[in-house]
Amino acid sequence: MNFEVIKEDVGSEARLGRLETAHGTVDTPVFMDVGTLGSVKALEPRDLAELGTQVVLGNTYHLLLRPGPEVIAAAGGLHRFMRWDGPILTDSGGFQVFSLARMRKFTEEGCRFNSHLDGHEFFLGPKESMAMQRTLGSDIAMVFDECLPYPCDRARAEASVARTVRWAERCRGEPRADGQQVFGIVQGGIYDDIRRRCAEELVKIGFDGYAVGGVSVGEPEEEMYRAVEASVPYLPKDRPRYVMGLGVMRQMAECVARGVDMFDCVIPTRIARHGTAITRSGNIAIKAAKYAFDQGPVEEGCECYCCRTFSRSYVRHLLACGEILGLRLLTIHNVWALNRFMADMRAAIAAGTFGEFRRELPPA
RNA sequence: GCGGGAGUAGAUCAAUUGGUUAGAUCAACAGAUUGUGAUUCUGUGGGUUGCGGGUUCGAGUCCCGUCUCCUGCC
Repeated sequence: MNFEVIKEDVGSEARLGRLETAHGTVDTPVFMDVGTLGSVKALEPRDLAELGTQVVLGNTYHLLLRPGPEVIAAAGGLHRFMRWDGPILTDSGGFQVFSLARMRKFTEEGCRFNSHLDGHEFFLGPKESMAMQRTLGSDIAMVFDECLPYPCDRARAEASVARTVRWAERCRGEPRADGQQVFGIVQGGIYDDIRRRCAEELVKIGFDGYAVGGVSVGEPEEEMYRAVEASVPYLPKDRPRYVMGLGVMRQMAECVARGVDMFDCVIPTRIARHGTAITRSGNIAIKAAKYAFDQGPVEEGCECYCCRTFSRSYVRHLLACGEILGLRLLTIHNVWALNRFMADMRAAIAAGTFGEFRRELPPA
């Protein structure tokens, strides 16, 4: 078994878990940092270790376009290429084909699309995605799926999900790297019964873990929770569950309460580069004029390197000038803030106080 | 002292033979961002067109005076 549930919350579906991978053990619930191109933007592997990051994401689509499988293979896989010894999860490219590629054409075999970089034509399907993820050598590979837009009519959702399930089955049968796990992805848009059926079909195929995909694509927040509620209960309790693309504290806590164990999101690193700091009491735009003379840390009480060392005034100055150190310092803070948040959530579940933890979170 | 040139938003510059509410780009400020977009997107504020007169239905534009800066000459 790759996954062990250590403790279950009594007042919710939250659970404390431990996920074994070929590159180490992951404590769940966990937030995973997105490192699309083989780098968590602005951070080095040693930073990630210090910040408490457990898993780094890589991306099949992006790494296929650049630098390409040959370069990764020559390095001996993504771990060695980027010098990160910890667990790596690779996204299949399904979402990127949906969100980035131009001129895409779907067939039963996959998707032909043009690179968003230079228009060069590529083809990605279950076979190609798994081959690339094998080359990357990730600890966890995701199946190649089709991410539905929002809104999406029922007929299209049904047809798409049927194909996503067929693709999942093909992915399951493809060769993989040593010790590589494969996670299935539940789709179905906002249609509860389609999601349920998708989950059940995936469970029949049997995966090492299961993800809920196709959320936070523009639907209202309530719909997102409904999508999770329509998926998670039909997934095995002894397998890790992963909601893809979520990284807002309250949303993650709400999903944990619904039985989710893993998350990833570009939010903490992206908004850091745009000048916003994540704090327990909400996001703050450090670039704001009101912080120009503020000698306090980005977040009061935070123990990250940025907050221990620098003032809001200085970080604001760096961001205002476009100094890359500003991006880096805020990224350090935001990554730390989310890792700390998840650690606190795990501690709360362990202590049986998750209910209070959840209630004390700010509403927005 | 004399000649020439230039004064328009915080900055750099536009504005048809004089013609609607003087624009653009940076900067500033605010917001956005959910399986990645640092150098991105959206929005907002900002002007006694150096100052004072004059001509005209109408002046950033033409005329007179004046101030400042640049430049050349003595």
